[in-house]
Amino acid sequence: MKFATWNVNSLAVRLPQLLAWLEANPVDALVLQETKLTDDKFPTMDIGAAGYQVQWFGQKTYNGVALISKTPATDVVKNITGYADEQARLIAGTVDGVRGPVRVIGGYFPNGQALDSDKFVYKMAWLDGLKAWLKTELATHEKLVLMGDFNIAPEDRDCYDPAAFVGQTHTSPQERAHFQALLDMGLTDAYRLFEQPPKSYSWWDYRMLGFQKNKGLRIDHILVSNALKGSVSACVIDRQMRKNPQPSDHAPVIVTID
DNA sequence: ATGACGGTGTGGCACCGA
Repeated sequence: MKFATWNVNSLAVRLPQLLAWLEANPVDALVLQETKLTDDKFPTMDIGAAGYQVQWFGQKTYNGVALISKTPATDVVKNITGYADEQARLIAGTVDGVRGPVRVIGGYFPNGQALDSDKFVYKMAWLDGLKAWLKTELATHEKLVLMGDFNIAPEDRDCYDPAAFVGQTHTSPQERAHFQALLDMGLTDAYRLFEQPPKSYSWWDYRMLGFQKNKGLRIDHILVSNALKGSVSACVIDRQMRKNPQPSDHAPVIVTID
């Protein structure tokens, strides 16, 4: 089985790349973030023609998520149950896996902007809400993958210049404590199950030749539950996608589970 | 130090992202 996550930074712009990527990477499920489309504009037909099922949940201009899958997703949830949110940031569904159903959750975690901003307060509240809801999800779904743009670099090695980020978002102790809390609930960062190239990132700033200089962050993650952990055989970041003309600023992350 | 790049909107620049 393969599961993947990709922040497309506008699906309207990235649709051709998405379809080409799906053709080259036949995944069981892919979650998208930052579709930036209202639901009426979602390209359902194109994705269906590519042989995939899709669930989507968007809004105007910002945010927006989708769950693309080989088998139809069931028990679909949009946003965090129990956490009232005006922003479209999460979608979950159950898909067929090789050894039974797998719960797939895709999230576009809040950015936070600055540690002293209202947006950071929102980020912390959203993470609290996620944690509370995830407790019941884990209790009812043994095999679960939590994927998405977490907007958190869990360790210093996930940031191109940790010293420069002190006092900023994405690397703060508060955000990292939330990431650790997810691990403590019985989830594992699939990427770190394997030896990986040093300075591995999943996002690079469009500005100042961020990608060319490999000034990036590893903020897109795939966490797997204990029931899946032992079957994970690979986890990679598809850096090639960042080399495309008109790339997203994020690269897809893919996990393989036997 | 600053702003830089890319996307969206009902625009002629402002905003947001990370």
